Amino acid sequence: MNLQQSLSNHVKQAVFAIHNIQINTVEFQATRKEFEGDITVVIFPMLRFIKGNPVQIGTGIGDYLVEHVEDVKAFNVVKGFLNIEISDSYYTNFFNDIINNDIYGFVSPEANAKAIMVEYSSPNTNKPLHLGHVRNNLLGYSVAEILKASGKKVYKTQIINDRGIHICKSMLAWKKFGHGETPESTGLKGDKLVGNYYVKFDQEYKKEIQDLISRGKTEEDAKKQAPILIEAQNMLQQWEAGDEDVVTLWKTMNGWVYDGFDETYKNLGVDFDTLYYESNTYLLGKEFVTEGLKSGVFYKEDDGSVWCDLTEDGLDKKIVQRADGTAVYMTQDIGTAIQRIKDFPDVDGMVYTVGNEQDYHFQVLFLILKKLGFDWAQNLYHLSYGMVDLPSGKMKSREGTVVDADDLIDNMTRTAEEISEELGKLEGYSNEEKQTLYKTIGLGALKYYILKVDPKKRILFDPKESIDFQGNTGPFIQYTYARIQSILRKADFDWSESVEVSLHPKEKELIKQLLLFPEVIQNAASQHSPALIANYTYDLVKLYNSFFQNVSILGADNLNEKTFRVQLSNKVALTIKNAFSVLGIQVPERM
RNA sequence: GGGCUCGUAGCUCAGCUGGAUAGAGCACCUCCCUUCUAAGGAGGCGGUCAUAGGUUCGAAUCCUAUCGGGCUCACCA
Repeated sequence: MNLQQSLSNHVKQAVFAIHNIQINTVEFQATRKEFEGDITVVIFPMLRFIKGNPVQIGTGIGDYLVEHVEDVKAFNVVKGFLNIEISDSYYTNFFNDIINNDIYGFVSPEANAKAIMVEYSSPNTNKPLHLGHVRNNLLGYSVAEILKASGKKVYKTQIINDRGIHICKSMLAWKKFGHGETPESTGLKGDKLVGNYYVKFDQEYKKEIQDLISRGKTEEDAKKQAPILIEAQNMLQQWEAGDEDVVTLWKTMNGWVYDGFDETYKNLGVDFDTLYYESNTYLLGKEFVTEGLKSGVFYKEDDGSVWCDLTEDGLDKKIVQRADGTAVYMTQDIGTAIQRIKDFPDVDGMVYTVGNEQDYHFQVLFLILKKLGFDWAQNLYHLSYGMVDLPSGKMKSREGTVVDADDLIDNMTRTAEEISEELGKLEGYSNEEKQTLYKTIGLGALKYYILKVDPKKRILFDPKESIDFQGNTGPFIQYTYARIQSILRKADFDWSESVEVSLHPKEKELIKQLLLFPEVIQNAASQHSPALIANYTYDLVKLYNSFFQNVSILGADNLNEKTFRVQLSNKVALTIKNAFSVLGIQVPERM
């Protein structure tokens, strides 16, 4: 039982003993630092049950607590706030309890626990990953790791949009203009090569439109009649009909793209347990459309298209299958969801990491799945995130204002190198060690910058500011970790034994912060928010730095103090490491 | 127009289920490196929490309206 629960019971007992009244909840908060004390009981809510002056009530409860609870050392009452002072021994005992628990704050999953599937990334196979995908990947990966740390079993997955007209466009352009180029022959990453042909298609398409317009067509007609577009549409039909040549080319070019993506994922440090392809799941979706028609969840229009009427739920009508019988986006997502549960029977919930422009889509999808009667449909969560803006404005792929993921990673690494070189702290390092470190720092900066912001908010990504190594940044936290490692290397005495000390105020603050870690993990998991962990870690680091600067660690007055301070430093470092591991950020031993 | 969402310091962001005098970092100004990594620390400046009402002992937080930004209302994915 933690301190707050125990105090809560005692406060209830106190109220009962003094006023003969039962209360069921007690409100606590951390005492603000301008007041004496550690934990504050708010008296105001009790006034509904107890008539009287809040100060008197608070004083009564305080007296009772001091007398009956060992850990309560003293108290004071300010207005309606009862500030309780907790004895040092409570904190030192707590600290000694967790000192050998390297994963303090993490919960291991139970053997037969239900699993959650976390979907993220989900790219199209016609162009390389960009900054928007980076936010998606970092969020999805981190939320998956946070859920694991909170005691859930997790499967990471993505849905690959390998089907449709977009990939045919790249294929066609490659066929017409590619002269048989391959990633090997050009030295380009596969996704980049294919992406180039997607751009090439668009250029040719625009040319043809202009051409048609100059020959007297309206713009609307020209867009529909451009020969290259018609050719692409034919190709899509051939693909759906299983034409051997088209399917072979499709497989080859998708293969290039997957190789390219894998490289980016590896650099970004994200991974997947299982993959899904739209080309495999849309048929299952169609089966369930038929199913839903039978059960009356869907209905058929005169033209043969199938719809779901959600007007009673305050939404619109939504199409789930075209008049010609082909699948739409919604059909595929229905199929994919059902397929996943078939493949992984222990899954009873899913998290979809997809941008907020699809909020409505997921609202509808979840509702339809509920209507189809799946019980796991109660546990679906759309991890919706805001767009990534640049100082120059919105990212637009057609205008070339996107930030490419690989370029971004390279840039961050190089900037980390420049700054480190300038500071010149890395003497005696091999080149290889330096390169690894630059990447750790550069990626740490990028990841932290993106993850510290509440997912649902838009981010203004300023490349200059993101690589700032001061203040609330990844490198600042990494630096603190590295500095602690340096202390541990120099502490060449036995600091594994627990010791008795009286706490320095800075030490007490640090222990209080450490005490919060398990709660932060749980909150982050239930709110699907890495930002909570990022900001917690920053607070911890700030407290430590203040401690570091104001309290001598290795030069402490006696061995007990020295030992305790080294232990505390070690625990702070471990907590930083654990917190960063769920954010997917690495931590350097030296920097 | 309907729906959803965001609006907190000059800038980038915290502020958990309503609680005490709204917090950090950047930028600007003062100090602190013969002492464990100065990528640091101590302090100062900076706010009508978009606006107006309401709910209550108490509101940045909840409700309503208004203003402003974004997204969405496709037989695209």
